[in-house]
Amino acid sequence: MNNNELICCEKIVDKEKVDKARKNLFSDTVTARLAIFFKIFGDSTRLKILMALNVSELCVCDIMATLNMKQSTVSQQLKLLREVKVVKYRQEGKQVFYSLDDDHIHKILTVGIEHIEEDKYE
Amino acid sequence: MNNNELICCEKIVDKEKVDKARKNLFSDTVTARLAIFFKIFGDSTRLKILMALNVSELCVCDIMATLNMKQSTVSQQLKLLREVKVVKYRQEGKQVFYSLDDDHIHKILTVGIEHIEEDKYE
DNA sequence: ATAACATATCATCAAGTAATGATATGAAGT
DNA sequence: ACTTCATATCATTACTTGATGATATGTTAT
Repeated sequence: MNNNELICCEKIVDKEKVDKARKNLFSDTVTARLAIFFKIFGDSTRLKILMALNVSELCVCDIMATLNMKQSTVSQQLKLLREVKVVKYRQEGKQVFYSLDDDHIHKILTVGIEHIEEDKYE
Repeated sequence: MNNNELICCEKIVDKEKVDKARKNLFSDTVTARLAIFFKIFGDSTRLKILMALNVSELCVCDIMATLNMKQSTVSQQLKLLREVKVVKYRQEGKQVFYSLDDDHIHKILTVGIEHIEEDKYE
């Protein structure tokens, strides 16, 4: 698990660059957490839920209605979204209202859109 | 595939919110492309490659050395990174040098880091 | 032409994950 | 207490994907 140790495989072309690149890596733990975080945005269903919540807080039932999805599907994905703290929720009687947890989510979506819009012409 | 048509399942709690949320959704096509784009960041191996390239352009061999990974693994992931235009490359003799395609990647990584650093205390 | 090398692609397999129906939990009304 | 309703969780299944060894492509040097 020590990724600062240089156990190399083949010939290195530019040792200096390799050393610098190695120093710039995050630890395996941080990298793994980042991957888990980003993975959340890598699914259409979850993206749609986030886009819906980007407008306003919604209860599970209204998320289902907005996206025309089954209850268990929505709940499953909300669970994942909760786990990485991308959404928060509050209970009000029988209903549970979900909303985006912070504005990083908005930022991330924006950067993603910018990126894919650049090759609109294709 | 028409996600603007309201085919609903159960009772809607707040019709106005649901309508607004529906209008804010992207098309299925855009959503799918976004998901494909973000999925790229949802894997530790690819994240490490991107972190390495964040420092400087590297040839495949030096990426292998930096991350201590097999050649086919690196090449496979580079292929995916190319497909979503997150990296670009240039050939120089036998070597192929990869680099980040634009600064959205840097921005995205930064936002991700900010997000996970917020709950460092856990 | 051929040998050596860097990289890409392919095929396989194991592991992960999304959708879904069924079931469980827990709140509000009767 | 019982019913209804909203949401959560569980188990199953089908699909996706990452790692890997083997092979192919293409470049340079001999």
